[in-house]
Amino acid sequence: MPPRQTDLSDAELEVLKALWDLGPTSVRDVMNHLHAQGRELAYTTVLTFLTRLKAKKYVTSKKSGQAYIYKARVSREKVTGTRLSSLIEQLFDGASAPLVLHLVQSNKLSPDEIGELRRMLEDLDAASSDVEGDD
Amino acid sequence: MPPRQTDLSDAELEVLKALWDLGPTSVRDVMNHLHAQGRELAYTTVLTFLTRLKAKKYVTSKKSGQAYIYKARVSREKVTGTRLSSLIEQLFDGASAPLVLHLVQSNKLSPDEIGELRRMLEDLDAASSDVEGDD
DNA sequence: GACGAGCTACGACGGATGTAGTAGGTTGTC
DNA sequence: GACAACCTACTACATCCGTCGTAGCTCGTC
Repeated sequence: MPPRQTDLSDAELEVLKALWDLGPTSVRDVMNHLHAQGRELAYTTVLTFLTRLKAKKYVTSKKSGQAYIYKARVSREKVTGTRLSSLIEQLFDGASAPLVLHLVQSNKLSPDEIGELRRMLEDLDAASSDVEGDD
Repeated sequence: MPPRQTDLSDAELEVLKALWDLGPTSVRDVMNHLHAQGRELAYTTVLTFLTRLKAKKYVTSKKSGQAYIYKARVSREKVTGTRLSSLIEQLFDGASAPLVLHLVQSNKLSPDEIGELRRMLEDLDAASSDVEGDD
């Protein structure tokens, strides 16, 4: 089977992120936003990505005066989740836990973050009132 | 700047994973392993990937009889870490915590995994004997 | 109503990727 | 010593990706 062409490429994701940051906006604004982040892309390059994103159904556009206003059609969370799942699939054959373990063990989390994580887990535990007795 | 060409592509990663699973081995064995996983690639395709992996310094090879034996030069952990970091950079601008939160909140972790995670965190806490009193 | 500033559409181009075929060398076997 | 089996090297090729350039339309301004 031919390679997938509905996936977001890295550059496309960058542009989509700009759209998430800015909300519905024009090519020029997206470009400026990117420039502000040190990403120097030509106007037409940004246009190309936006066009491809539209073709891939990640954004919609509607004409407003002379120019088009582009709007993200997918949420940051959705895309994040999808990408994450792909990576987990690819790296850990679908199991999330090893990833978290990896993160925790590689000291990528600060003490504060660890604290927050623990609190979150406690909440989860409380919410589901789950018992574990396999000690 | 031109796109990076030292990066692992998805297909290359698959082959590398086979090498991690099998240890140093031949093209044919890698192919068979892939086939066993339902990944039907032609012998020469596998060869191509192995060759590219060699060019990118991810594997080494040495002749053994008529054929070459390929061996991973990079550890699974290393590659995993790198890929993960890229994703975190890309999705969360470098912060790991949101990723974990995302994982936990999106119910991608089973109760068992949550339990394990909590245990791990307790161990961490015990190890550093950290205190938190900002309740 | 001609000019310039913007904007979009479309084509382009080199490099990466996924996938494989073919040519040609090596070698065990009859 | 010819043949089949197997191996590698090289080439190929369509598509994707990152990046733009150019052409042509539109609209405000003098």
